[in-house]
Amino acid sequence: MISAQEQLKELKRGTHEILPEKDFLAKLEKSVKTGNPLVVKAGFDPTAPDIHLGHTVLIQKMAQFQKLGHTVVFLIGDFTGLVGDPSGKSKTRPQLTRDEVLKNTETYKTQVYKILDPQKTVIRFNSEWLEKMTAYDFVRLASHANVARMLEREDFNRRYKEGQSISLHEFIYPLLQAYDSVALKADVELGGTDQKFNLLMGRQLMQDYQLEPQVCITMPLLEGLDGVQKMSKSLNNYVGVDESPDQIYGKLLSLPDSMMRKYFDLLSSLETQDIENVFAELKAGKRHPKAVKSSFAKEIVERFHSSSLADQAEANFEKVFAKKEVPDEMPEFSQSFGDGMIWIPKLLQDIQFAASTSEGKRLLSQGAVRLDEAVLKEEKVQVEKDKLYVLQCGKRKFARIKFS
RNA sequence: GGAGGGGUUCCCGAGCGGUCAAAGGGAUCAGACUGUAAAUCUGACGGCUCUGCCUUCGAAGGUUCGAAUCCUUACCCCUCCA
Repeated sequence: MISAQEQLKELKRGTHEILPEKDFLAKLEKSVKTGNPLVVKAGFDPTAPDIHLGHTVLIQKMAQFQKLGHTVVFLIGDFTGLVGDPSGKSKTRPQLTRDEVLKNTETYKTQVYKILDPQKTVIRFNSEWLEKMTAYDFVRLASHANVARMLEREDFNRRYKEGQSISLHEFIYPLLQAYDSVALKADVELGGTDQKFNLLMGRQLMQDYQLEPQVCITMPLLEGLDGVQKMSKSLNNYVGVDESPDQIYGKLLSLPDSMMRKYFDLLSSLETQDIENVFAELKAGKRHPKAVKSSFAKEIVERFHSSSLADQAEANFEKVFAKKEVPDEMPEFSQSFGDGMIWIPKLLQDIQFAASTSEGKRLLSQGAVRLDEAVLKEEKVQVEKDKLYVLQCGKRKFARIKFS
């Protein structure tokens, strides 16, 4: 087993805060000395499991712990999911039904095993212990928290001052999450920066329960492909783990150079030293930024698909964008032949390359549309029956079209 | 309770009776350049088989030949005073 100092260096990479760092080092030292792994807990709220790379930052950190031999507990907040985490929300969250929670849980499991080692991952549900609590247990638990402290929390505070409602169950949420740490005797809890309050609550509650308090590690939010706003589906700057190899590869290659280091730190499985070497070489001009980005993109594609598909994605990319050739695979459409005169704007709209025929006309006039590699300028085109055409719109939209 | 300011196309924001599908910026899209990076330049940016027509300027009514612009009614936001 590697030394506590080395582990700390590795685990510290990309973190936002370690609270408190010296306790963390002490725990690592103890673990090295006794040979007992640390219990590392991360809770997941089974709300909407549309997982993108931003969500995997945390999971990646868990994988790091796992690699170092620690025990990772993937805690599914099935019970707390019924309650709804108030963190960062200005409105009361809707509560999920039991069925929704279970369904989302399954989605989670299939996704995270692409990153975590299933053999070494402990999956737990907090309903295991929370559901067994009696009213008596619960009131006792509640006596460990007080309203003034809850109101110190910024989001509650703001809502309170603004006279917006705060439901009692939202007050209870952090307490339940904290109790999870007690139940698991967690050594470390991981969470996003917005989880800081909840994590610290766990620390405090563990002390009340005569346990060695957990160390809280927060991970920063990952900015999306625009490099500015946080990654989210609604801003359309995300890379979904379910996306095709070509999409993942292409999207990651369009990442601004300035974001490369952060993406490496938060998402790469390489060791810290290796990452530092890569960037040192980059700085010295020994490596081309595109090559570095490409190797990163391949690593991610490999993680969610396979290494052969990663190579293929790279090859496709080079073919289409560097050599400006047509890709091997593209969606196929068949259209009605009619009298053989095709009105292109309508065609573009039909296959969703343009939102409207007006937009289609604009694209046409800007020279964005190609049919069999020749730029189209005319709105109406004569086509042959049953022949396969390649229609290109802009740099990245391709389709094979047959008129019959 | 009192005094003001405001709701404009994805976002910010100008327009304050005709020349307004509505300045400018951002975002976006397309073209050039390139490493589908950044920066830069150019163009487009409501819909419609389109020299025209239709729908849009928070909502509903009204005045007018003509309204995003004027009037009325509620509605919603913000700032200041109590």
